[in-house]
Amino acid sequence: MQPLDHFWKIHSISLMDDVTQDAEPPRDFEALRSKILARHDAMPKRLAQVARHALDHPDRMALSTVAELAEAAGVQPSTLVRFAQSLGYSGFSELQSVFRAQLRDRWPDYRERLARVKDESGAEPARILDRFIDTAARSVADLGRTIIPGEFDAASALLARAAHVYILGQRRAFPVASYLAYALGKLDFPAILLDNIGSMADVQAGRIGPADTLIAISFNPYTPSTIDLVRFAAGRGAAIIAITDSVFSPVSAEARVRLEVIEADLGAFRSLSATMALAMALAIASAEVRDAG
Amino acid sequence: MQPLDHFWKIHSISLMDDVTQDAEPPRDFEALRSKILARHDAMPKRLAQVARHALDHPDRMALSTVAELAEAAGVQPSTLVRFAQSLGYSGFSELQSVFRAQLRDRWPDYRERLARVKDESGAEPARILDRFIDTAARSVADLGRTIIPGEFDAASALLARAAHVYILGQRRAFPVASYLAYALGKLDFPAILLDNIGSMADVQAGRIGPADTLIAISFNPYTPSTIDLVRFAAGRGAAIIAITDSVFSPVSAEARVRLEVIEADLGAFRSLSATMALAMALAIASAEVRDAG
DNA sequence: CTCGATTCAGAATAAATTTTCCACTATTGC
DNA sequence: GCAATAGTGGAAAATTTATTCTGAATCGAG
Repeated sequence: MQPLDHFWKIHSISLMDDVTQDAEPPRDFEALRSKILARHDAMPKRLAQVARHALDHPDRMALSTVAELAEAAGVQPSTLVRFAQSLGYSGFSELQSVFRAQLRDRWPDYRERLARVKDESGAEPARILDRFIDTAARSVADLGRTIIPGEFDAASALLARAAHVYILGQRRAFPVASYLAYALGKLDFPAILLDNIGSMADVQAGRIGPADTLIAISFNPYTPSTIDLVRFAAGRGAAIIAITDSVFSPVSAEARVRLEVIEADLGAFRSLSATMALAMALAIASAEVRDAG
Repeated sequence: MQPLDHFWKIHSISLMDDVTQDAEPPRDFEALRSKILARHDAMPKRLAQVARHALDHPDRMALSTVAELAEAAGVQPSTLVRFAQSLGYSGFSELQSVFRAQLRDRWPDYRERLARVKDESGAEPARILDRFIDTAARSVADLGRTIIPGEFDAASALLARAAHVYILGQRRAFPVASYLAYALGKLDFPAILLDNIGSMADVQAGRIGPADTLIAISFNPYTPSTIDLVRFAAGRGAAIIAITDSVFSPVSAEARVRLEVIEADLGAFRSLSATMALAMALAIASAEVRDAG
């Protein structure tokens, strides 16, 4: 009976103190939003003013200081603090963290789906899966922001008119390389996978030339032999398309076109989901460019 | 002549003071990004470290405090300030405001992109990328529904106690297999990739036995040699974990555990994003199970 | 109207974050 | 190999920012 009793006690206090105190402030944005909406009409004038401003400009709520927001909303700084406290937070900062989390994590359509996935999480290993799904989905969605359309177009054009397409990726990047080799081969591109079997990558790439394009996939920590081979290819006049996780990759320096993929990481591990999506898109876009022109 | 004169003056000051002072720090993100990139190589070690972290995690730069970022980048708080000043800003706060503005403004652009995905189906390369992002993200999110938690748990348990883990995947499934081999190897599992080099998969799997587990990845159209090898392993008493796109896969019949991945397809092509996410989650979940028990 | 309670603005205080400073270390040019 | 110079880490100082507090204003009930 303890918990229930506790609940009712809190509830009655909450009614007595009107909207001044609350036991459990919302931790996610949607809950916060509905709570503000529900209370808005019962709020004192200035607090209502803040409430309105908060929902109208969530970005500013996440990024601005109390003073700036107070000015923008036409109230005193202290009003912001009281607003936060009236929702049950300890202060403005705690409220703001909810807006910030929202700004970091928001992405369209999939939010609801993922929330549902989260709720249903049961046993231990399955929870790990859920977290990976979450991370991978975010990485994929982020692709749209990190890839510069012009660069992607340029990469497709380079591939479409290449005499040969050489593909290089070692260790963690190898799965991507092998997939590209498969997809490009299927699409009838002259694709050559530099798999370094028998340490013969240099031999495999021996005849690379100015009419050719090399797709180099490389992630931190960068494999030295990948960098060497990229320099070799660049020296022979081949165009380089770099797929990396950072613009500071040594491979980027030599590249004609740079495609940066930021995979969200979970602990020490990074998925390849976003990179695979990019690889596939690149293969098909190149085929379309080639067949159109 | 005024502007040119001005330029040279700035330039000479800049050379004299090395990278310590600048007249006009970038006010928009793109300019800042290129400036950091251009200077990165000439920067002192710690500043370069900060530069890298800044471009690799722009969101954190926008939302975190100096202390948090310093910790994440592995430097002292003061280094962040010096970094900002070396770019011409008065301090860190001024630099951060550029990152914040970027975070605020990127949103409409993204929404526009997705809207474009939905109605248009043109062949422009960047548009193809958008559609793939959409498709891949959906596939990944769907994983949470198609994978049965119990099966995933069972797979983790099988891997955790396997004497050897054999991994088999050909053609389109090969990238997944090679990634699993990499990840499991890194996690200190006794992983053996049956890559079928020189058509020697049967030799590679020759010593498989009842204490071993075989992960078989297979998609329609199923590669006959994969099916043969799975039957061989099953005959020798090995446990089979099947990762497939359909429960009717011939590989499923022999399997102890079945993990079904339904990749949303775009035209005739299917991405591997969801499968890669599953592979990674499986590897790490298995490691957790092993280390817990 | 007037009492009582609630809400508010602004100053005062407290907390946090940023910035500066300086001794020490590494690097570079001679 | 040795100065001179530049870079670094750590902690103290300064600044910014959030929070609390108090008296005044407003509102509503009787």
